[in-house]
Amino acid sequence: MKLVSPGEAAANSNDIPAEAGEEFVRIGEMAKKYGVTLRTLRFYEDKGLLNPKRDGSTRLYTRRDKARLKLILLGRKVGFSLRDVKQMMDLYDPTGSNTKQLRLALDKSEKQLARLQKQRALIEDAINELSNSMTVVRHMLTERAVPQASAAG
Amino acid sequence: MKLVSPGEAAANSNDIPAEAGEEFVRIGEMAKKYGVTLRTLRFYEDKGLLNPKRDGSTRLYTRRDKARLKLILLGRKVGFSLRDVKQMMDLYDPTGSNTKQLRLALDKSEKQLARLQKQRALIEDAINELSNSMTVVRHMLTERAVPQASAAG
DNA sequence: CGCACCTTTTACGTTTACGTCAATCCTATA
DNA sequence: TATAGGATTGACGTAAACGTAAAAGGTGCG
Repeated sequence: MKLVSPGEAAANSNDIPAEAGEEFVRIGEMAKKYGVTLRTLRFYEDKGLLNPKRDGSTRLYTRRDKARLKLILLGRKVGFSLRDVKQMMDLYDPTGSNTKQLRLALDKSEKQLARLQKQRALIEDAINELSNSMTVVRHMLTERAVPQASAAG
Repeated sequence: MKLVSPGEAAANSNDIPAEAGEEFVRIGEMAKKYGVTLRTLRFYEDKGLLNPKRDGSTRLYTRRDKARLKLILLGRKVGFSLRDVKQMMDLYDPTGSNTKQLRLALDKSEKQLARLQKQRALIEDAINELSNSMTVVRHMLTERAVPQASAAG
């Protein structure tokens, strides 16, 4: 099963990348490098977000994959779904101006920004309501003599 | 199947509750009144959060159920899980001071408040990152001449 | 009487992003 | 060669809160 063997130099994880030519990393190293699990990397691949090369059956990630993973993680961080991320990535064309991609990204971003702001408002609402409730409960706890308050039965 | 028939007065939904004695409402009215679906009410019952009386197989909700539902909805609004809500409600004892219940509620509330604040921070982070990205993308769109930026392949 | 409307129970489906085995395989190292 | 450490695919599990469909029973009204 070993017809091709690129980057044979780096055998185990903690080898010094040292020189250039350290093009490929395996899944374990990739995972550590970006703080994700192996499962996650395979999952992203399954969803068409990553496309590492193979040495037989072993996945080999290049810096292209790293760039993509970075984008995925950024996308996740700002709240995009993986589907959104994929949709945007799929539009990437190395030979063009990527105007369509950028427009789509901007469009989705605007919507996502709106969602985030709405969420923030909801959370602030919740914080306020919860704080109020806590105040009430604290009073109920200190002034022991509240037969019928707003508590349930 | 109709041995008991309390509150016979209000047959269909939009009847005027009018006088007192309108103790029981059926699921449809209850749902409209609180803006939830029938499914939700049954689901809450299934989870032990509600316990309407029955006329045969028909659910009859009293103001006790309404009070509980209000609490459930408040709990959900501030981000508690139904399990949390149930746990707190289960501690209610109409004959006691409910100190334990109140303490538990306060304890959970503090933790939830912390979670909410953390969430808010995350969201604000996301908003900032997203805003930055949008600025970048906008620049890329206006200055048509960016061969290799941080886009993926 | 028949239709429209409400209600019931049962139970599988949905969504998202992985977690957690399980069974195998390959490889470097002592 | 035995053993430990990675890696592979496959597939079910999880969490939350219902949605939705199916099949059927009860009820008032015209």
